Amino acid sequence: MSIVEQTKNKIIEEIKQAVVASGMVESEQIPDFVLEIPKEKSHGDYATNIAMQLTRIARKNPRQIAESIVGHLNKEAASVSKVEIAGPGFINFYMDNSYLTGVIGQILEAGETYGKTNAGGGKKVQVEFVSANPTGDLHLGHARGAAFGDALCNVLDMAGYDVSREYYINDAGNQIVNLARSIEARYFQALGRDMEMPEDGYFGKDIIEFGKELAERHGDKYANMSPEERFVFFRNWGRDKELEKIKKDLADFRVYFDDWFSETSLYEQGLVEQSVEELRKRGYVYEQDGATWLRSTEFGDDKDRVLVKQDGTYTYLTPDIAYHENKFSRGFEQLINIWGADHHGYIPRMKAAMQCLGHNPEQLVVLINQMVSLYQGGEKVKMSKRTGKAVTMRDLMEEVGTDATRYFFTMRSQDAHLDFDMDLAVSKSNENPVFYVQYAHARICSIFRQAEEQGITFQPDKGEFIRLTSEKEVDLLKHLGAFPQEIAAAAEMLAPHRIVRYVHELASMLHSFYNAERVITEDEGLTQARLALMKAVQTTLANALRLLGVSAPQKM
RNA sequence: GUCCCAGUAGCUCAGUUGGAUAGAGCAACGGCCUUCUAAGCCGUGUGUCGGGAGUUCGAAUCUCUCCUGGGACGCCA
Repeated sequence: MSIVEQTKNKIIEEIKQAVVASGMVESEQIPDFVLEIPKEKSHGDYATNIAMQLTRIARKNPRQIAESIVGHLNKEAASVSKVEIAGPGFINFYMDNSYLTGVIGQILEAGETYGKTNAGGGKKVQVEFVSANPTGDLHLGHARGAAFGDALCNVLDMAGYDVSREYYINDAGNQIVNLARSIEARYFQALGRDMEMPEDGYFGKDIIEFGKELAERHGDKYANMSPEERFVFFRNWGRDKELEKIKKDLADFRVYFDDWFSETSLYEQGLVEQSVEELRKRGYVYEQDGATWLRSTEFGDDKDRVLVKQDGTYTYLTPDIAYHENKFSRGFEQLINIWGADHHGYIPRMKAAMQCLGHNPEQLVVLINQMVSLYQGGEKVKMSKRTGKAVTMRDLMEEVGTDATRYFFTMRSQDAHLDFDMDLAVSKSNENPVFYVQYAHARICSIFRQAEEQGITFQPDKGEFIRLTSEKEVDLLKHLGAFPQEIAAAAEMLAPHRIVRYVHELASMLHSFYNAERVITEDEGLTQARLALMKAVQTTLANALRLLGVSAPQKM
């Protein structure tokens, strides 16, 4: 446990004892209250609202209650130097901040692992994200999902959850048939023969390239095959080709998966059929109009859903039920799916299906990534699936860079629409927030280079840390100490964008300190103490950026 | 028509699960480099928190209702 957390817990403990000692309520009756760091510095280092929370039980006005609590508070035990009552009844605590320097030692010792907690208690969580059909390039929406999902996994991992990252490959449905037909058409076109693209075909430029590639390498070899044989070849070749490209794109985006789960494998193991049978056994399946239905309305869905169509094939839902059942069978306690906004209507039926199979619907959390609008030159960039004119994730990485793209996508809460300003992201100027944070890291690296040039060896001495008492130094120490709890909160709230805010604030404090004080001075002890502080900030910046998938450059 | 998400400064967005005078970046203006990187710092101001009603010591946050924008409502995936 971090020193900051220990100190905070101690204050909470002392408050509770003071409340009981004041004789207002028994310890079991103490209501929920918060001990928070006030926004306003003039409100102390910590503040609590307990007096207001007690008004109803104690039947006194909050200021009187606060007086009574303060009168019974053991200040020494809570390492509090001063207490004030303010506003409607807040109790403000002013701390003896010397304990804060302890965080430096903790950070230097922990290094890359600073920020790690066991808040998640090793809970087995699976996060499924991206899961784009292997039928074309990853686009903007996928990039957002990838950046958000990966950052979320990193945060969960750091907060002590046992995280597994998974990509579901939809390689069994109609879309893969359309892929084969599209490649076939492009191949014949590349050979100079007429063939129309299928109605639901994929019009991306990548498919055109595939056609050319096959025509150049193998000439009319496939044109001479039987249509059936040709279809199978194009289907498998196209799927592998698309997957390879997706994996490459994601790797370049610094996103990796523990498992790539194939839809086809569900069929091969008979799991789809098995799930339908299980649902039938549980009494949630019926036949009507020549189709097989799931009684999903039983669990809050708008209408019942078809599992097996009139033509005997499955709907998209059916293998997906089998897939989720399979996830549970692998022992995951919590499933998190990250879906695009266009799939949100699908959530109730999936949850209903899970309940039909006897699962608690709360074990499945679906996070929706809202739409991304791209702006360039002040205008919204138009996308068209039909013509294949869409900005791909690859385009973004090449034009904007991985660091800026990932930072921008993680910067915002994922359930809000995002306007992505390409001109801003691409600009190498102070308008660009990602540089601001990276620059803080590079600046510290530069200080250490400078120290080395001057023949100073970094030898942190804990005895000197008490000299870090300036306002900027205390700000930094407090913020550094809050990092582990910040990660735990981000994990709990499934909100990695909180880390972006945290790291931006830390960078801001560093820049502010940098302009106010000098690290390398004639005073050896102070120099060492400040170098140690800088090392702690550098480590924390790097750890936070790593969670976001953004690099921490040595130089800029 | 039903459901989901959103509506906060000129723009893009935060808002620590109901707290004190609602914040940040960008944009605007004025200062700061013979000293560790000026991609930086310091200062200046801007709000009917979409409207209305309610809940209470206290509401951007919770409830209801209405308005606006986006999305979803297939035996497509």
